[in-house]
Amino acid sequence: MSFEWREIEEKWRRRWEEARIFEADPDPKRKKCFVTFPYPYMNGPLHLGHGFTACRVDVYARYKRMRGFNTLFPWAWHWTGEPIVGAALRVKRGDKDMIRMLREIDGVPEEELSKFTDPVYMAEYYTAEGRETVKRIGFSVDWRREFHTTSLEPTYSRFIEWQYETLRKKGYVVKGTHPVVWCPHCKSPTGDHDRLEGEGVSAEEYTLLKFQFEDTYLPAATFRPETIYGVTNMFLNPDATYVEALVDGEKWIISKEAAYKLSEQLRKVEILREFKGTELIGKYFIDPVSKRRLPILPGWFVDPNSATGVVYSVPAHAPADWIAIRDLMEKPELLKKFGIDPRVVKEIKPISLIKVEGFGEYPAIEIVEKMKIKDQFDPKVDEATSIVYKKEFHTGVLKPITGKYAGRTVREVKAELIEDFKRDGIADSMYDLPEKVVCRCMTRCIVKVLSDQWFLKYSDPEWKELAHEAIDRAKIFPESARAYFHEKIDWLRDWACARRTGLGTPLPWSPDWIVETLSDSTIYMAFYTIVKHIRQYNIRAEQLTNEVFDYIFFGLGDPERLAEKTRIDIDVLRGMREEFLYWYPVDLRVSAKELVPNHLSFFIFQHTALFPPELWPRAIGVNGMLSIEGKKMSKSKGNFLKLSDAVERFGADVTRLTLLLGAEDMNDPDWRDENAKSIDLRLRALYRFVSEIIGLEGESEVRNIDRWLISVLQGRIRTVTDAIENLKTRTAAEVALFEIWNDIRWYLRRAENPNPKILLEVVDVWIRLLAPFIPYICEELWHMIGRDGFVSTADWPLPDESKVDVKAEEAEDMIRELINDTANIIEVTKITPKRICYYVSSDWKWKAYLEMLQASTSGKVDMGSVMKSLMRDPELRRLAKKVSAYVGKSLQEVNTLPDDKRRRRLEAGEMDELKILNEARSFIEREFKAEVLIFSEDDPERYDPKNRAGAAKPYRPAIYIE
RNA sequence: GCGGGGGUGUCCGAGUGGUCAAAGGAGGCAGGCUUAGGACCUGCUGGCGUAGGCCUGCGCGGGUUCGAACCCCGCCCCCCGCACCA
Repeated sequence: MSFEWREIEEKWRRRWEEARIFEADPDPKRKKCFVTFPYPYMNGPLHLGHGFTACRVDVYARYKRMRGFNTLFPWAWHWTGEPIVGAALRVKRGDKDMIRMLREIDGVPEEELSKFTDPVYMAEYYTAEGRETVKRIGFSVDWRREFHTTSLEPTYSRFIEWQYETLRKKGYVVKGTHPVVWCPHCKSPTGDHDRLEGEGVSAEEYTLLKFQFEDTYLPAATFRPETIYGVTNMFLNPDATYVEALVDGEKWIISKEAAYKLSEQLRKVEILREFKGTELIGKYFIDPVSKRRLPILPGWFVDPNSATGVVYSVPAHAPADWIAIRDLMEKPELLKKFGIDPRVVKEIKPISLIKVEGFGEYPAIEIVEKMKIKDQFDPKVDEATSIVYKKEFHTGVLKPITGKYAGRTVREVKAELIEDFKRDGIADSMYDLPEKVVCRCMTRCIVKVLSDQWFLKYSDPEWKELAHEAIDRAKIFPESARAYFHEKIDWLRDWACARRTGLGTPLPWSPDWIVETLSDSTIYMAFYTIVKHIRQYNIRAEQLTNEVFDYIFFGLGDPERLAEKTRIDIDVLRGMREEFLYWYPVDLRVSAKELVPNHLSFFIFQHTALFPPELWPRAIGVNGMLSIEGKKMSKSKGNFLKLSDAVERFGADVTRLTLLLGAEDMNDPDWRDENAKSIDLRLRALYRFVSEIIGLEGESEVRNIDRWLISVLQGRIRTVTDAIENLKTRTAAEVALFEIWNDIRWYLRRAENPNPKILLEVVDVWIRLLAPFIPYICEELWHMIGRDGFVSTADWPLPDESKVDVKAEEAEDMIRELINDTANIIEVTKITPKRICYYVSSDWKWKAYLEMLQASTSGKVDMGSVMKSLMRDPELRRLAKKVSAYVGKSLQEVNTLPDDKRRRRLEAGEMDELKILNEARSFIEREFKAEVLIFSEDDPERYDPKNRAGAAKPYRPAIYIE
């Protein structure tokens, strides 16, 4: 039998659409469930990563729907931002890489390509393709609520305007300044993707220590201001160009480059004169802390491009400084050129200020010697610096010379010390790049401080507190992600929420700015609840005044007056308010872990800013990042798989299940075509298997094995249900498909004549358990077993305690163990068995065993006390010797039995092993192709030539094979 | 560097103190079906062992415990994020 997935999938997709089963409207009589997937950005097609996360949402939605929840799963498209515009621009310019990527990876047809010069067309194209893909893969979406972002969707734009005006009113949006990596040529921030060199490098704040020099300052840049206590001299590059400049009114000596940089950092810089470093070499400056007079020495290693180009020297703790001084000591002729008396350098004594384990007085000197560093141009200098720095920062304790900071670690005092120094006027700061960054246009980048930026005040401690609380109130899947959220909430600084370019919604109070993409996507789930009405009643953006949104989302104002003013029907207005209140809060939002520090945290922050706690998100799922064939997905590396291609090649159910079986929690799933192929075969086999077993004929009598199957099924139902509740979608899918399948296979192997009623019951449950994962084939199977309606809306099975039969399960375990043991013996002895004899335990062993088990529930059992209590039983007393031998052999087993197993065995009580084995006899005979005889160990008539019977233990019959 | 996650058998991957030689899947092997099969079905799948046992084993090295894949300490390695960007 062979069939096409596509046929089945199209059939059921059509029927679902016709029956509108995924359209959800408020129904006060039913509990609701509102799940969301972060709308995907439409600068390209949906890929398998989207598919993975959305599958998890869909499984949850489908499960909740089957549990009777009125379930809403809406979908929308994110158009906000720069990349779509950038991509269109690249097409317009005829960028070959871009066009090749569109053609080969995105699969854009030739006749469409020319239209991609228009960013809006591009977004529309991918949206249309995405919509079809989402439908084909079978996500249970209510399409009446679909929308996209930006001013091209005026009602959404109005929503964002309202959101930002409200945030601003509440003080969460403020104006400020911000340092960015900046290309002076392009006159714009240089993001990672716009760089030729310096990926990942960002602005760092250097502390400037202002050493006095005549009537000016030499602001030396450092990350280690605490080392000022060990300063011995200054280094300037004699060949570099320095300037004397007024910086905010103070006279500074800095490199020429530094002057330019400072002028871009909101400093007022006025250059007074230019000169070479040489000019100052040999002169003296004053250390503002100790007031000592120290020399300025030549240092060719000093880079005028790095910060101020002024470096102070701490030879005890900075390897580079020590080497530079040593170089000068060894080459007095260099000093002579600058007219410096070599004694000046000879007399420099390193000053130790940090005590650090593993080093003596002068860590820098020690490491330079240890690493055998030649001179200041040796590349090993950086490594040495980093080693000393790390060690001193983490474990270094400041010495008495540091005054009030003495006795504490560097790590502890750093921030405080900088603050103190700044207050005392001896320190300042500037931004710079720790490594060279070069723009695509070949220009070297600097740090610019942008002013007039609009920020979301995520740094606000009170707001952070609310966000923490929201996380504490929510369910977080997996639980381990909770700490991650808390960490990231603390770490977040103010977020520049507006940009100059790209698609989006203009800031209402400053329309030359556009609300930035991560900032217009934080509470839009609320928009899903009303966009239905907006469409249905053709409500225009102008009608959606701030008062209207205040009413819908906050319940403020008088709806009658509003209706009059906006000419929105009063019932529609009320309907929107009710619909919002019905669906909110969001019951589950799922995304990949990369979005925790930004989108998901923003989502939390803004909900706490705008809504009361009862409307904060109830649960957040976080999952891993999908890779393809073991490699990170990347368009530029050609390692990219469109979701639509996977569905096209493998079908919706196969794609879904392959993704879902890939991983759960924060583990990263890996898509492999091989896996998809084997899932394809599996699902075809499933179809066949179900159609075969529902046609089986057999006994209607209910035997132990029948009770076993029904009983273990209850456990499977519980496992799958609990797993989905906790978004453990992989576990759920694995148990639902493979474990239940194996249960049925064991049943078929065991039962000579399977009971059709039992099988139908099991299959009925099985299909329902599988439906959230592979809905299409399940609809087909549901139909095949004669059920009406959709499995998608059938009742979710729940475990029936009355069908749990611990005794039947324990009996079956015992038989499996016995078969394993038997097989083991046969393998070892290499005999071909003709006859297998089993001897089951006598009643007194059971009595003793159960009593031991009971005793072990309240702690470890020891020989003495257990024997004492057993001997109170007259029957056991008569067999004292045998009992004590048996107890001795069983004690350890009883004591190490896991609690769960102990409970189950106590609940099962004494097993009628004779009956159980007799019922399984023909099965065992079939398995071993031998005659099977079963006796009680104390049966005087038993056949027992090797006297094995005595070895029988409860759950472990003795075996004799010949 | 900081923060988060992780290293398990041939591979993927579950497992967080005894049920663990370790679920499930893939691959491999054997048998069945078949004209044949890379299709399907069934079973087996660390090593050793002439009686249900023993040995080795869960990144590396120590430790705690009657008992450790699981707890503690130290080390090595991999993945993700680190801000104006989706």
